[in-house]
Amino acid sequence: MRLSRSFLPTLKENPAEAQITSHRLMLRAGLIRQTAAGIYAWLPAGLRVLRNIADIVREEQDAVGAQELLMPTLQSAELWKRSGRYDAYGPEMLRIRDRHERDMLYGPTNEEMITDLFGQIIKSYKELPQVLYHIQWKFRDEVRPRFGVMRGREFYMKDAYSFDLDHDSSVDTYRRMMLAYLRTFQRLGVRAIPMRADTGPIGGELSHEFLILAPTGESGVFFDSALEEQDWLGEDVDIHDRGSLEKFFTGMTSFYAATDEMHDAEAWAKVPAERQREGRGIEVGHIFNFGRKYTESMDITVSGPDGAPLYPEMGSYGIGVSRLVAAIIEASHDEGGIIWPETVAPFRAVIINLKSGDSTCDALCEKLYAAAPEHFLYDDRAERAGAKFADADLMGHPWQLIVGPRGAKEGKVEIKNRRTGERTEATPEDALALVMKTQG
RNA sequence: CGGAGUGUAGCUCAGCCUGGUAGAGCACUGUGUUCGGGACGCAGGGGCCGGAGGUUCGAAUCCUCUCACUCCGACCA
Repeated sequence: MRLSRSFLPTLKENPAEAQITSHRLMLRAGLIRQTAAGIYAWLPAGLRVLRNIADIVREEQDAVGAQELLMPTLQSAELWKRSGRYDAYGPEMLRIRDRHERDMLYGPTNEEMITDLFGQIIKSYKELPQVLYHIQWKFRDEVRPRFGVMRGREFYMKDAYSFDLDHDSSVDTYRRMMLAYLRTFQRLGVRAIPMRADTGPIGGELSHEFLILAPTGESGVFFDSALEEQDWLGEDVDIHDRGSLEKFFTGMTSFYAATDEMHDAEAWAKVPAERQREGRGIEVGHIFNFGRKYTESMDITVSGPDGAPLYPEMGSYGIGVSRLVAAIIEASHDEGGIIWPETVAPFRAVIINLKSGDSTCDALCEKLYAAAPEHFLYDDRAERAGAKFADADLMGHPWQLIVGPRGAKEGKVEIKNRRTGERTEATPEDALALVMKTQG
């Protein structure tokens, strides 16, 4: 994309309403604009990030056998009356009435709908297990939305729902999903630490939440640093083998990790002091195994081997995709702006033309840009160098390909790494090769 | 939902107390000089001062109501 033609409004000053870093940077880097309290429009660069995150989430869900579908944002109140949650949910649920005076709602979650769909379609134990997910906008009418998309009212979320024949099988599913989550966050370029969670009103015995470390996090966290060092992508787990899943899971959960409300000082003391990590975390994912709560309340069964009806065992698994955009920024920025992990960055690199109008510079930039226009942002504006550098740092492109009159004369490009600040000179070919090859 | 604030140019804000021709910086347009980390000059464009009522000869300014947004608390992916 050519910056001179783009809908990418960077701001030099901090908008007054933004308090936390990620909110400020998202507004300043032209990723979002607020349209109502807790509701945001995603501008082109922000949308690219949102999609990049969703794509990685999708790939890792697919990799553990989950099937994607898409359920609507608007739901009938009837469904929720069947589960009893229509009355239980409270004012966080946005209730709407259509022209026929039917009670509708903008979905805050989809357990009822997926369970109903499942019941309509799946009739036999032979068809289990099923893991279904979608990535969709949801709405919770928070009393006090704040911190930009970190705690907006409308948010984009992946939620998966699993149906298993028995408890043991549902635990396998839970563990597979745990692995998928660890791999997802690793690919996103952040470390999300899984912590035993209070199962709360959803109930059930197995629940973990995933927190990204950031000083602005809402929860205090305590964990063993070994959890930061694991390579989950390289971990060899046979997801179809119960023993292999169990080995992975017990290995992973052997490391201490807890939020402040679940903290156990005695267990904590057993973690070697040099591996004790304390900080704050932002919740970006949550997985639950909650058994037959919905299948029983909504009376959804499948036929068992003996023909008798059985209530499947369920789990649900959420990732806050839009929240992740903000959480990644909280975890990865400096005074100059955002530092995008390469896998989620809106553009792989920015090409900075330090002297637009100079034929040598223009030609070299055009040549670089033509190599992969869909991955590059080309700063072809008639701005001064300082403004271009500042915007490039603000927007956080992993690489900056800097083309100035000095280097261009010799056919050289300067490459700056946004994260390290390191600069090197290279031929255009080498620069392109470097930028195009590095990705997670 | 309790408490506290703020609404004036695209953004950051002054002006309001003490009523009298709507301002600054940045951004934008034109132009010239500049040109490797957010330059400078000159000339411009841009506002129903959130909205509605009221007081007054006269309201951005005072009063009432209303809407929106923000912050603190309780709540939360």
